[in-house]
Amino acid sequence: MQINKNSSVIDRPGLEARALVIKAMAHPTRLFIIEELSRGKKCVCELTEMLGVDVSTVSKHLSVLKSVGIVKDEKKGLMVFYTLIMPCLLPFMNCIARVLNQDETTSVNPCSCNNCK
Amino acid sequence: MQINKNSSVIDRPGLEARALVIKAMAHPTRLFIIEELSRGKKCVCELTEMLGVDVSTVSKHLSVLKSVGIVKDEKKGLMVFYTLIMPCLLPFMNCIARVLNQDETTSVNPCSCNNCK
DNA sequence: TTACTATTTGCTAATATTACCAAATATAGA
DNA sequence: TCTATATTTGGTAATATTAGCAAATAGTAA
Repeated sequence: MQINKNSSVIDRPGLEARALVIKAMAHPTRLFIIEELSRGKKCVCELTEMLGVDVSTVSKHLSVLKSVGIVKDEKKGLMVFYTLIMPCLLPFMNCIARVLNQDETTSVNPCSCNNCK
Repeated sequence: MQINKNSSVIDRPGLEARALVIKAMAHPTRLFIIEELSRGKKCVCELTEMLGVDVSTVSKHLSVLKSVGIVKDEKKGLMVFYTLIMPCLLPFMNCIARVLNQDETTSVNPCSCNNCK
């Protein structure tokens, strides 16, 4: 996403930057990666095997996460290990998961997850 | 986004559903709307005036947020008021904002926002 | 009824995202 | 050096998202 793509976009400070971080999370494969990395660092090859998609696809997803500061990478020999460096994403994902598990009433009743109380 | 678009997508339970909620947030205009609604319900016309974009654009952003259960709507006369029903999104957004405000070191150092501690 | 206002919906062009293949790069070991 | 492995990068086709216009819908009031 481009920053300030045109003048009609509201530019409340940090809005576009925050949207970039959230957009980086907004893909099932990248959510999976975030969850896996929350259990500890993993190399690209491990994630690729778990995901069952092309390694170049995994690499690009990781670069999206890295570009917004959600993960960092670290080279060891031939392998590159990725680490989650923004763990505050996890309680948020759990909150969403709890809300979604409330079956059919989810979309009309106020959120009742722990964070929302 | 389609659910289970093909067989190579990992189907850890709830992954796609969570991605849909996060994707609904992943736009500067919708983040703005979420922030504004966190201060209280607002009608489409109020949001439209604040945003300075076409009312149909605002209406469509609101329908994205509604479809995943982030907001609910309520008709009063000619006007439709929207209410935030998933306030647990706010601490998450604050966390991201704090991380982003840590200037140039953000993308290489572990998150140190309150949630991540 | 007609007129007016608020909102939603249908449509379209512009833009962005995605997955994969193929090629490039980087590192290790023989 | 040559070979093999791990990862990234470039390119491309398919798909998805977006904004705004125009038209449709819904509610109010004369």
